[in-house]
Amino acid sequence: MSYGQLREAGQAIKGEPADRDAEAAKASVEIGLNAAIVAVTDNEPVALIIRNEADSAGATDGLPFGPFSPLQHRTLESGLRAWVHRQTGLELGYAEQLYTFGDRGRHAQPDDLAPHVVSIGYLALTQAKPSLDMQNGAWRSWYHYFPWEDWRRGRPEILEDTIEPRLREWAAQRNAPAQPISRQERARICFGIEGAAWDEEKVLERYELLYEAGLVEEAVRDGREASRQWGQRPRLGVPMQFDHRRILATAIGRVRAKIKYRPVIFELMPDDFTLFELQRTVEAILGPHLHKQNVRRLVEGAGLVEPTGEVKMRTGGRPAKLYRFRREVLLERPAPGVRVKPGKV
Amino acid sequence: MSYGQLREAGQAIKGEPADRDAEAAKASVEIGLNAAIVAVTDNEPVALIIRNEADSAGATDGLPFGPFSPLQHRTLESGLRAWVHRQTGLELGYAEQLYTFGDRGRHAQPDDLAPHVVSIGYLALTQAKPSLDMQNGAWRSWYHYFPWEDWRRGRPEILEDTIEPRLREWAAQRNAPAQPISRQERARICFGIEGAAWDEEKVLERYELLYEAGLVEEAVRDGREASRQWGQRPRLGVPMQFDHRRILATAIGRVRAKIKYRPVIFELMPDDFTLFELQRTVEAILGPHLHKQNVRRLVEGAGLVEPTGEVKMRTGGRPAKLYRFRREVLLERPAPGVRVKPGKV
DNA sequence: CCCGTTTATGCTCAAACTGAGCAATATTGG
DNA sequence: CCAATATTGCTCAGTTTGAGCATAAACGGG
Repeated sequence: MSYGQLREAGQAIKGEPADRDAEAAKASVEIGLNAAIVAVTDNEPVALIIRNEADSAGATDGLPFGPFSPLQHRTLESGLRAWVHRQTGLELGYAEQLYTFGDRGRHAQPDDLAPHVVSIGYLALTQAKPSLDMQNGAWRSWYHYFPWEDWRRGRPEILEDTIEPRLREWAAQRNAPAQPISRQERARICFGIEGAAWDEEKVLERYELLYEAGLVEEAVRDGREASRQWGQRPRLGVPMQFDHRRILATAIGRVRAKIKYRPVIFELMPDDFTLFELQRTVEAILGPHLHKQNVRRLVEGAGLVEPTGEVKMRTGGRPAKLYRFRREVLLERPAPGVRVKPGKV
Repeated sequence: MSYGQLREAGQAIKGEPADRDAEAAKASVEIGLNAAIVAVTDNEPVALIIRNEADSAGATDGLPFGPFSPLQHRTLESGLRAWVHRQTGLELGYAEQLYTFGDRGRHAQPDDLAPHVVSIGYLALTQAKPSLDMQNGAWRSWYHYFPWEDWRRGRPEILEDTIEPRLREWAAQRNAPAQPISRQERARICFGIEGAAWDEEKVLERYELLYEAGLVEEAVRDGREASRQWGQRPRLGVPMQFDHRRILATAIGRVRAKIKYRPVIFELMPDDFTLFELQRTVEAILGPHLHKQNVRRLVEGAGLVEPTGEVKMRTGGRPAKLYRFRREVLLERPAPGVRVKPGKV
């Protein structure tokens, strides 16, 4: 029994003619594969960005992407790897699927006859090889696109200066009482206002709230109603083409969550590293500073690393032992990760 | 700038003709929306199953599903809800996206000209309303499809009796040394053989290993090479149509992981419940028995529930206080969940 | 060559959390 | 009224966590 037959069978249940839906199902759907490729260079978390100069409104940043062609690519992931390689010259290592976005009107389309695009977002982790020939690709700090996510030097000022007052206005506007949870409450939870805790993993929730409030350029571009009510054009963070900033937000949230329970942080590290370098990498991703001695205890205690026997001189102080990732942990523990929590310097 | 234009621009980078790929991209792709709808009745975790009698090889079980029609459905999720409602009469409450499966050859297709189907799997949680008019849908225990996942009465015998010996044979076969990790090691980690810990969340990994080893019927049906080497046709668990068992496996793994850090367990509970009923529901999902007094301490201590003031009589012993879910926790804590760990009875 | 500075590394300790068991309480069914 | 059965409250040792103090090993300037 084929898929098509079964589809019609499913419709026949309700006794409706199968034709209408069969027709609708044939409406053209394209699948876009998008890669958020993340690395850390000089304690800066970066993503691989494609600059599209040809845009009429000036250059637009975007992620490497391309359509999925089932005839060419055996799997979604192999299709993604092919596109990334073609556009950036990069051979991906670790990659995982993030989310599939399919909302209509999410990114502007000239007309409804254009093929509807469903975007499958992927997260890839790699070491930033700065010497790489990347055509029009470049590594760019992800805090460029999400300045409010950068807590490495304490609470970012943009929150108090811009985001909080704007969100207060938005919450005060027409607070639809039908909503299960008020605009104000949502803003409080997402952005840690009024004593609520800042959850570094809620990157997507924060971006989507700003989108909904019309405070990011993509909302204006997509013609959201909310955004028309603002006199001044908002520009929180650098915008990206299509729904790429949304995908990048998903990627950041996922990395931040995942390093806590899977040893993916080592995908971002060179083979040999000092424990402090490891800590700085984690801090670059998560934001807050960690307690150095406890990081050491946790990482060593969990058997995640082993000393290489070498030391790194010229650290500015006592030489630091070099370590390498113990791949065997994957065979020993069900969910090893860098279970670190923020603490005093 | 439209998607199509940009696609061609991307290809132009390498100076290749855009036509070939543009053609390939037009190869028909259909998006299937699949719902793993989970509930717990009488301490049995169940999924909503559609029986397809019309199949030539006898009845086949499947999940509710249908194609995504962008012209009819504003979002993927609304499309899913529409299909589920049509096929089962059920109005979904909580739903979240699981994963998008797109492998070619994953489910049998008559020929390569048939549209390639990309399946987007969703997880939905609900209370099982047994009185529901569900046409040809029915609630069925998920352990029916995954007997090796049922640890409620200790380690299931099927592991020792069938799975372990079969996997040993498979591992011994031709152990491609090129693999980054040996078949034996993979089997050990996935199935907790030789003292390795059983990780209840690795449901998908286990199913995929059995598929790869040709030990589930879907592997035979899809014409996997590995499975042809077995004289006897394996039948571990009840098979499902297409890649639905894979989606259900993903769903089970996700629920098991998620109840530990998000209060989704309450989607499965009635409004009022006793703490022991809550515990039994968690146990039904996770498998192992929990320490009753500690569950109480954790759940109450985390502020997840509040007493209604009522009690439930006829428990077989002392009456039990009734509780309700405190929705406010969502506003208070970043990641509340039932952080329970297995323990002695 | 010595000494202050800087970073790495080792160790301690109180507070909080966990796993597990004991005990008392409140119904139900004889 | 008693035995059986659950619920509920409490204790306690072992472990984990957050945080600080102390020592070790390099570097650079005088």
